[in-house]
Amino acid sequence: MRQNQARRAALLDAAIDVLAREGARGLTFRAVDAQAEVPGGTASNYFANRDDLLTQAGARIYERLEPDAATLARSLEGPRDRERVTQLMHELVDRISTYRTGYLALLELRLEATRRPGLRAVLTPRIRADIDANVDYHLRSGLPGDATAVMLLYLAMNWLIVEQLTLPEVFTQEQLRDLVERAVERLIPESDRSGAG
Amino acid sequence: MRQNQARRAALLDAAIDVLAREGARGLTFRAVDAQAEVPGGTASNYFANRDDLLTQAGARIYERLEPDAATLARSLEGPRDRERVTQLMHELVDRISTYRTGYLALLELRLEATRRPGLRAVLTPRIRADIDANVDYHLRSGLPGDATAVMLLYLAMNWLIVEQLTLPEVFTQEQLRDLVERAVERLIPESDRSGAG
DNA sequence: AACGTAGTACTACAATCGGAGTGGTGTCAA
DNA sequence: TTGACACCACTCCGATTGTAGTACTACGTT
Repeated sequence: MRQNQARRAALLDAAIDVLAREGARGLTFRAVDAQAEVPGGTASNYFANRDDLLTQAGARIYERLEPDAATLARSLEGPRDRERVTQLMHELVDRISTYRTGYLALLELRLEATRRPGLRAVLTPRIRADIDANVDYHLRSGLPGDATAVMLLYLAMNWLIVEQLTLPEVFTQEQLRDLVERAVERLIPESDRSGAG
Repeated sequence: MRQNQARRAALLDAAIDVLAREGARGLTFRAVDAQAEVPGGTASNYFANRDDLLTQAGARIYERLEPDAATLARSLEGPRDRERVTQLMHELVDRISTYRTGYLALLELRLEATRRPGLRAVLTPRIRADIDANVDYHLRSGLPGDATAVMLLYLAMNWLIVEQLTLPEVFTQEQLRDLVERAVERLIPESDRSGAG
């Protein structure tokens, strides 16, 4: 078992790309080798088996999605009104095209988690922490909308993303933007005069 | 190419089960044969190739999900108030456990559609028609809530279902019910005194 | 400066496995 | 008798895995 951490990370990044492109079942050692452009057999030397690879990839995805938290920090800079929420939601949805492989890989992993308890055990706390962080962040930032509103926005935006990722022709770009705006319109109060600090 | 339609349908049903259990990539002729409990090689005789099988399975899923439309017809029987909407949403979410394989197979197909234009072409109009039917149905039934509200409910409920199907431990049953109720609470007006008729 | 060692990159190989497709035979019904 | 189909068995093929063996690099020692 090789110990080169940089190479291991590169292999995991390659694995995430493979996941998005080929699906969970297409994630083979060889495919990872090819994607990472390393000699065949390398992935075999770094991961004990497929389960090991899947699980580590599941953990790795979040390491790469967390930098969005830095972007999220920027969200504090603007005003704290409903329009700002709309803008943030637009940015979230737009981010799909940038991180497309990440989102798709995560979906693949979710489905694979159906069959792999070990993977499920890794993903469940991560997702829950992500949700909690989102809600906490929103509330503490002073943006309008309570925890319930944030949760419902989270649900709606997530499916919107799935729809866009998997069957982009179901909604036009206009419908997409419209749905985002109406979601905020309906779920977030016009301004937060009561709880703002 | 065999013509026995009953057997073909049985093979497609088996294919849907395989999809849910093994994922899109695990859908092989042999696996379908095994699931359908027919001799090996049978599926080969009924479908030209994997693409053919996938596409037909994608179409077949909707044949089996449509009977829900019959169930949906029953939804007209109750009162036309917000509480009724809540009840219908609960029923929708509860239906997951009954049709689990169907929902999972559909998710797998969505991801596979990412890679197969032919499958995408089959799924896109189906999904769109399904959404439109839902909205139309809701509006014509006289239940409270406009098209936007129905759409947003649709988005939120769909992701709730994904969450429950793939990582059931993220939300407890109570949280799940709570989210359904709050979604209706926030998105559907308390009663529809204006547009009913 | 020469040497030894450890860890790793790389190559190549051998074995395995799963799956696809097809030809042949028996059966049933028209 | 003929045609379609169920069933069975067999062969060919490609992909994948795991590993053995070799070369390289860095580092520490003398």
